[in-house]
Amino acid sequence: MPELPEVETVVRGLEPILSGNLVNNIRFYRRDLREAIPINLVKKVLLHQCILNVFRRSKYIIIETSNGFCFLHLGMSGQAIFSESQQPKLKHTHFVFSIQNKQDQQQGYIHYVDPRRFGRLGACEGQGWSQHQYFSHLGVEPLEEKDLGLFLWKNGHKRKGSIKSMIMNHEVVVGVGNIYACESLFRARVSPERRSCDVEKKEYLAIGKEIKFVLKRAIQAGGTTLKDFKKIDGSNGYFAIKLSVYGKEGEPCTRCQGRVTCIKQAGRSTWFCRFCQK
DNA sequence: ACATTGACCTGGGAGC
DNA sequence: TGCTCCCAGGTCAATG
Repeated sequence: MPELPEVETVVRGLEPILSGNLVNNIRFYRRDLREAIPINLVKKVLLHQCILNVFRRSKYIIIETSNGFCFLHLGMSGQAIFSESQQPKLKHTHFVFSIQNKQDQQQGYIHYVDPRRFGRLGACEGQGWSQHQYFSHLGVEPLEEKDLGLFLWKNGHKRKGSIKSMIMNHEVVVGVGNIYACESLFRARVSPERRSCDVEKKEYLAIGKEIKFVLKRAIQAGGTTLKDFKKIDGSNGYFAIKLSVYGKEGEPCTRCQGRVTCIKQAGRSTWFCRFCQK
């Protein structure tokens, strides 16, 4: 399930395959993912255009051409897989981009596979990609915010909702999903049940620091490998990421004598240690 | 204005 | 073995 580090890993895999090259065909096997794909617009932006850049904003992969921008979100189960064959090999392959290498004219293919179809594919013409509805309401990039903790404190000290739902709120800060929210709160020793307005400034500073730490470490490791995540070449992310609390209900805390608890918050599971997260 | 909940979707695991 | 039920989670509309 891709969070920011996983998407960053996919972007870094796609960039050398796409940049400077040409999309000379797109084959769609489904017209809808989470919502209807604007097929004509995607074709208009991508087809027969040189790809200028591939980058990430939030959990979106953004492909830039001279006509505009194409946006791909992997949802929960999406994978972008490079293949030398156009023919879909996996069930739930929804579209295939044909890529022509400008240097040697070789063909390659990017297969988009997404069993749960929570992904999205969109596009816009022209330069104003950040005005697109996918992006206009998004908060800051955690790794680009110089003092993330201070920023979170400024945003959070009046909020009455839980600190966990605040750091997962992408209108505040993007890219922090359930795994990294649980892990960064554990490292910062702050209980996910605390109201944002009750969290002290110094704790916000710790939370900001730990969000950056877990995201950076996960990117270095190629994304956490969980159920569905595969890198662009189909390999798993490395197993270098040791999760401390996520999915560890009943297991001993790695830091104290407590055991990891699982609760429900806003319909989602939250794992934490009641003894050392205050 | 802010906070919470439910719908979307499928595969996989648990329980019977 | 085979069936049903439930859960995972990012996003956003609907509701409180």
